[in-house]
Amino acid sequence: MSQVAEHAQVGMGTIYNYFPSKEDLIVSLFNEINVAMTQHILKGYDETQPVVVRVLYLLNSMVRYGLQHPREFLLTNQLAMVPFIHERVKGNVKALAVAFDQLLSDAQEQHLLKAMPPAVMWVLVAGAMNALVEGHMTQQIELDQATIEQATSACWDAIKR
Amino acid sequence: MSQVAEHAQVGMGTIYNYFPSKEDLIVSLFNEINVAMTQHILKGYDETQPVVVRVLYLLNSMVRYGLQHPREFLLTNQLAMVPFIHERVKGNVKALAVAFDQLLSDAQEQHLLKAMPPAVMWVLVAGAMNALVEGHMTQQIELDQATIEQATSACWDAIKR
Amino acid sequence: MSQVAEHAQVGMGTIYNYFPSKEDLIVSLFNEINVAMTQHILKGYDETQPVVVRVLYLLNSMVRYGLQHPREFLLTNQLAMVPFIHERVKGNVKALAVAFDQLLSDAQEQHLLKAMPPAVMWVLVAGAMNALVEGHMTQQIELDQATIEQATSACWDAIKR
Amino acid sequence: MSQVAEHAQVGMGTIYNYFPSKEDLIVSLFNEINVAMTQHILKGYDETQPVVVRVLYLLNSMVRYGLQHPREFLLTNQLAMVPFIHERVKGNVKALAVAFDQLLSDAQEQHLLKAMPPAVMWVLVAGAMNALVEGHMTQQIELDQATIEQATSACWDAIKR
DNA sequence: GATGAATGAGCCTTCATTCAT
DNA sequence: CATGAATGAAGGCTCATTCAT
Repeated sequence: MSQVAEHAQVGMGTIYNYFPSKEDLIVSLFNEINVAMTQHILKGYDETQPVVVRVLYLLNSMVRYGLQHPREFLLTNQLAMVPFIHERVKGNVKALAVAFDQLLSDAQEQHLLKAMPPAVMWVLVAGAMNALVEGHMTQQIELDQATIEQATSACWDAIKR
Repeated sequence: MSQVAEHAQVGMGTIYNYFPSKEDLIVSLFNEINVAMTQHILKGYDETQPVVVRVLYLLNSMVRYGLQHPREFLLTNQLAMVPFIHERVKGNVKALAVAFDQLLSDAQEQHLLKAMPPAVMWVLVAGAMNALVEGHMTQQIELDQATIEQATSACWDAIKR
Repeated sequence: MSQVAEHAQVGMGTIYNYFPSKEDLIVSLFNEINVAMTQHILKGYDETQPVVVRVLYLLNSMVRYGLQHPREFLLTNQLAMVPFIHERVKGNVKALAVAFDQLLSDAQEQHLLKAMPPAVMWVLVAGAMNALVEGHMTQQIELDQATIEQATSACWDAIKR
Repeated sequence: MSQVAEHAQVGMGTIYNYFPSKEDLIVSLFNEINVAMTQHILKGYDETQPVVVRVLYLLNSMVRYGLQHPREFLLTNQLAMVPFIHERVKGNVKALAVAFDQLLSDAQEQHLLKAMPPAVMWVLVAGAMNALVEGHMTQQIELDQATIEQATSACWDAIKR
């Protein structure tokens, strides 16, 4: 906390005027990052486009966000696995998941997708995209634009009928 | 460490007769779990089977391991993102990744897969499977046998030509 | 450290706001005592007096300091033999030794002293004076004013031509 | 204690068959070294020689012991200042001091020495000799044979009438 | 509302001592 | 008698939190 205060050019006690505890600070940070990430990913998203285009666009956006904001990306991914985050975040960060669910549900009604719960499809492709970025960060794989497009395309193949 | 000692019904100092430090204890635990996990997943794996069967078998095994050993699954996933683990584990836990890479390379030579680096394909499907189990644990999705098979099958669709 | 904090009527952590580590605390204490001791011993020292008077004055002062500040005396003597003190104190505590060396060098030029390195003479008389105080503290000898004067006079006989 | 056992090629518990505690071990070691040191110093000591010769002989022996057995020398000097040693050593290590006291008392009866308590004289010269060796060990002074003889001679001047 | 020195529970680690074999 | 794995009190140090200014 002292390092946070120092970085913020603020007295230690001031933090506690805005956040009751370190945990609350972290939860707020987590939410803030998720909101920003969602906005970033949905920017330029055109609902009038065909389903394929929209899915590929979102997946691409997710990867690009991870590459452009590595700190935020790693932080949210790590925090997402910490128990007290689950208990306190409720449903306000799932905006992206909800948007995707909606998109997938629509697509499914048009018989473009497999007969799988949309939530499962979202989990699969989101997990694949996250792993892609992590693999790049830990130097396990090279991630150029061509590879990204191959990967997102593969994800589409995974869920398309 | 005191909680570990208490849980092990052992004096605090006894731990230090077997592990030089807390970090060494954790690295050892991490390696032990990974060895056991790899053995569990490769059990019953038949290299004489067709590629599709083998891929689906491994993916299924991965998911089942996660479901049957939630604590180990969560622990390794969390530890895998901690810096000092990366620095000290080197390459001994990648047995599974290597096996998969080999399988995918073979399959690729038979023109069964997309023209994508095997490492990327591994990252994608492993990430998807991990996310599947995590989604189940965080109650985001229901994960019955049918869903698992749909998911693994979708992964195959993602990488197959 | 907890005992130090308790004695200082202060929380444990407070100490670490002023000293980075236990070792730093001890080095600081050592230096502080040495500065105070040097001031105490040099108080009233008159450089215009004849050499004999000055030498006897300093030796007397050293003994009196030891008798009046037994804790500080014992502590510095013990600490002076601890390795990490040597490595970190450098030359700032040798003010007294330097002053004495200067005095002895001057006296030597006047052919009042033996042809011995001043450093050796300083070591001899300082060692004798320290042993005198220690002998008193460990009850090996009685140390009244008469004995002190006999002892300092004997030291002068040791080094005078 | 484990290092002591290892160095002695003995099991840890074995030590406790011979010494009830670490403190007892140290006290025994202290006594043993002092006995050996006394023997070493008194070796070749000829009571039939004149007082001057005997005194100079003993002082020289003390210095040579320190130079030849630096570890033992430093250990006893350090231990001599630790409280629990004082309380437990009683009078058995003062053999050397007693011998010297006797010599000095004899000499005093012959009016060769100053009218000072023999114990005080012993403390002075022993302290000076110890400091001489310590000064050599801490590199404060150079200690060749000539310097040693100058120093012992100076000590004699300090106590002789 | 801002500050940051003070706080002390809790952490990892050591090591003299014990005791079952 | 010898052994050495087991023990746990004690040590130095950290850091989230408080509160007097």
